[in-house]
Amino acid sequence: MDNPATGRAGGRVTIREVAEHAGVSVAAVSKVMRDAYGVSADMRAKVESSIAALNYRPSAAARGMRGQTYTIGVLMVDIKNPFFPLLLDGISDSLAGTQYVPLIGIGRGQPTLETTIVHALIDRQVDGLILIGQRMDTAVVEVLAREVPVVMIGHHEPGATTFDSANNDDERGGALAVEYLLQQGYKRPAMITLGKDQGRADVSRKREVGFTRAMREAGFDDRTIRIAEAYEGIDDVTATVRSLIEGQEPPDAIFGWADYYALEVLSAVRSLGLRVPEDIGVIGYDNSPPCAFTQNDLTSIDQKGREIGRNAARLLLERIGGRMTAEHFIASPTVSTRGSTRRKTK
Amino acid sequence: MDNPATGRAGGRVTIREVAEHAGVSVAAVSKVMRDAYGVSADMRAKVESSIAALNYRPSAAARGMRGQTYTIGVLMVDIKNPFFPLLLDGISDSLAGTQYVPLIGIGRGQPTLETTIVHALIDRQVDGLILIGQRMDTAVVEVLAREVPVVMIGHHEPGATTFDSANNDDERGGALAVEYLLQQGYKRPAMITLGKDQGRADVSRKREVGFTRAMREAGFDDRTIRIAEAYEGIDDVTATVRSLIEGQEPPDAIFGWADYYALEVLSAVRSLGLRVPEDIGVIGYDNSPPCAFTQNDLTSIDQKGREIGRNAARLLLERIGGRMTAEHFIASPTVSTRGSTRRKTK
DNA sequence: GTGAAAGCGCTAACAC
DNA sequence: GTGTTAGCGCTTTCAC
Repeated sequence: MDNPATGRAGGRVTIREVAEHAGVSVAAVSKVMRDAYGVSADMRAKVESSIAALNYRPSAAARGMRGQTYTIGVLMVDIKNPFFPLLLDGISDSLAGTQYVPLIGIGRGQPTLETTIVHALIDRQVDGLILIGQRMDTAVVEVLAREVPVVMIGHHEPGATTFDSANNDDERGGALAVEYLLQQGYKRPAMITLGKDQGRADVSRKREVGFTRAMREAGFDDRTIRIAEAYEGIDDVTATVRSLIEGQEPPDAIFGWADYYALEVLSAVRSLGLRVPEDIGVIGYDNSPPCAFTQNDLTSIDQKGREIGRNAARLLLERIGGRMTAEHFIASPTVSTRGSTRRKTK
Repeated sequence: MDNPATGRAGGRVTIREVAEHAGVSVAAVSKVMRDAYGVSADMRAKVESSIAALNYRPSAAARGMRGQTYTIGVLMVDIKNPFFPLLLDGISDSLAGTQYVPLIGIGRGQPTLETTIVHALIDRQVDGLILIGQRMDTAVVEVLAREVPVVMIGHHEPGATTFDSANNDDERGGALAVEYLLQQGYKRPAMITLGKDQGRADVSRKREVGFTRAMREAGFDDRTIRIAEAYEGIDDVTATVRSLIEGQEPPDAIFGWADYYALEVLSAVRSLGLRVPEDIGVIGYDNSPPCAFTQNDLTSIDQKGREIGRNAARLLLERIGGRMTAEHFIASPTVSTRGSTRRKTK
């Protein structure tokens, strides 16, 4: 006897059983479930008490065939990057108190896996999709957005009309890093970014643009503006740092395009015997929790992850609710000052 | 015209359309999809080419109403702990090449949220559930396990017959930490663990038992065996470390029950002005990626996360395949030696 | 080996 | 305000 309330073996309680128990029609139960128009207080009370008595939970699969599943699909490129949990916190904040549950797929940095997951999510009839930092072509996303409401995080497309986005001002953030480093007395900042083969991570390009612009404004030129690519991704950061440090005119400060990379930079720099911040300054991007550890003490551009997540979910719910025009949320980055850029000798 | 292949607006390609295109019955298409018995090579070829031509993908929601959804639900207590991605890597390893996709829910350390997510996953007709580090009563899990195959990670229940589990030998791991610290010349190891109010994290208790046993065997007694609880969880580690260090007979080594906590211990200890490993040794548990950073350089008990994940998924697939007896996988922990316990002065 | 048809648990028209 | 009923897209008997 599987279900103590019904005595039925093997199956769950269905809407039909609830209707029988309450002495009403299945349509009435359905309406109560969905807060739909046209139920008397009396009926609502009866139905709700039957739902509670039978411990009824509607099948999302069945609901999905006609209406909504109350599921939000979230595609995260990567679960190891310590920034992403902040976004998820924000998304959860906005979803708390609603019927919606976020279900997450991890792309693990593999484009084919990302596609598989997005399809898997859509096949499961999610009501909306939040895409975090993935690297599909805009055209592909526009096709998706016709099937289901989409909000992108980590991808700037201010002209997009079929989907929304939530980001911070990455160009401004890149410039902020330069301004702050120079102000601290560093003379030759360099930047470490994603390799071009690692896909078109839109935000890293924006940060490069901001970095370059601010460097130019400070009097640097194409020869002295150094942007090194970690071709193989995160595993390649150490080698990239080494070639920078051991090369001609080594930098005295390094801007890592994301904390996840900047923490590797810290590690690489220290294993080369350099002192941070005296010999070399390091600044990251994201202001993720590990920055605050004493052993990292990493200055970082705060892109307001939680705020971005909150707004992404808000925009998605609005889309699901029927909004047809696009909205693009932009948070303002700030500098979170810590020890990794505190130069003693000016 | 939404779908270029069909010209139908607004909807997806259905099994009926594939059947018409291939000139066969819907039953035939269904059989091909599921590799079921009773299809000729000829028919299979026709159907498969129609599937490809129409770019057909079956609706998981509809499939779920009668058969399988080919979805594995994963409940993770927390996404911030850097150990969990290793488990996920292992799970993905085992699922690669199958039709199954893992969909993840994050409990964020909130028991009510965990329950909500497990229900949400079951309501969405997942074919199986992997529960990572959650803290439900065994009785509750046994009820779940009657509805759907369940594998638990981070919860020891060797006598459980209704669900499987995959773990490492946490008692052995706890003892290993002590043995290694003493061997390195440390004289007064202490342990930092979860507060009891933080729920019954089974693995932390096991590690305490191993720690205590090894300490006893080394001649310590109840007065000198120190296990401090971070009552409020991760945010409370710094305060706990401080009270340990500033108290009577401070320890000269600290064993953090998980890297996630041990990294906080490192931070706290250093912010108190102590040198690691000279003044105090620190050892963690999990051997998660951040241990390898030069600035952390954290010795850790390796519980073989990826191996655990791989086996958890393997066990789950076997259960889904029909195995009715329980299996409990146990990995053997080892010490990953790094700088945080390398004492110069013996 | 193949296909017709019932039905999974819901939602939404529509009739009352 | 309430109930009846036709599907949603599949899987699965069960005839043929």
